[in-house]
Amino acid sequence: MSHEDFELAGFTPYLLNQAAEAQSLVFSKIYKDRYGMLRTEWRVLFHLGRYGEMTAKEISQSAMIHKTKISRAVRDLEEKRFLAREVIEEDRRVERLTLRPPGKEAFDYLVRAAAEYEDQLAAKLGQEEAQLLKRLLKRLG
Amino acid sequence: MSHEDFELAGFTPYLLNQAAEAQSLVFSKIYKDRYGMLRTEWRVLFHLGRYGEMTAKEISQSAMIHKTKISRAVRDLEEKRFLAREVIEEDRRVERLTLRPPGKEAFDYLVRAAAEYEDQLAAKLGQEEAQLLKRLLKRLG
DNA sequence: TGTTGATAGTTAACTTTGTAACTAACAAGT
DNA sequence: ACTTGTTAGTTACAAAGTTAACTATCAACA
Repeated sequence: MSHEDFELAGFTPYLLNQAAEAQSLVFSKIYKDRYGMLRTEWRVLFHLGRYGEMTAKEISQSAMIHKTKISRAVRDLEEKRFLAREVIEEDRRVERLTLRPPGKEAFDYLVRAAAEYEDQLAAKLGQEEAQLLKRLLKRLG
Repeated sequence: MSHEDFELAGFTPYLLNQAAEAQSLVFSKIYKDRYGMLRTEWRVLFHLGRYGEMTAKEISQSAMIHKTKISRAVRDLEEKRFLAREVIEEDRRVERLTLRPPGKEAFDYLVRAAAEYEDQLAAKLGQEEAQLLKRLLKRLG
């Protein structure tokens, strides 16, 4: 391929970034406007809502997010009264994190919004293509 | 869809982000390690290499990048001696940006690397699927 | 018990990004 | 010439993200 033919619009990493940014904007607006949350906070909230009590490290491993980001997200979610921390007796370095009622409510709302979002996307792309896209993306992650 | 069924791994914005991050890492490593460039710098360099001389505003519009990011990328590329700025006489607010030889070399190298990268991706996903992925991503950007 | 090494989580220093205000130059109408 | 409004690009400050170093706790073993 010669230089004259190479287009950013045909370069997959570029397209991935553009698509990810555009789509992320749509959904992040929801948790940002409604709860003042950042992306890492949403992911931590999601893990606790979906899987029940977890430690910071477990979330960190499951979500592949660095522990410092988790640490700050947990701090911010605690300030919002969305979660409670409790030191584990067996190992006092570790904290058991659980959602409090306001956190559960936010989780419920956001999961509903996420499902709606996903439905709209499937409607826009078509059921088949939406599934195919996800399969392809999983192979790249 | 009930809350118990909702998985991050099936949520398109999440998959897009993971894929974009993973792929971006592969290619950004190249221009970062070799030239100490950031993503915006690469995109500015690309535009100048691909389309010849442009103003900051033209790049900003074409790449959909905010003018402050462009401004900083241009400054950093100039420090690397990759580009030259020249005030336009007809309108002295505007600068004509052009690549200097080291910038051209970097562009050549990076376009080659990008094309290689794209080839490897196509080989990995299969020609058909790689094309399909790009078409789908364009509909989301 | 005491030392050594590992681990969970936090804090601190630095880099990058985002937003808003600013400067300099132009354009149009008075 | 003289305001008023607009535009190209920069600068300044705040918000986020990254990396490294730190604290407290635990485990293992001499």
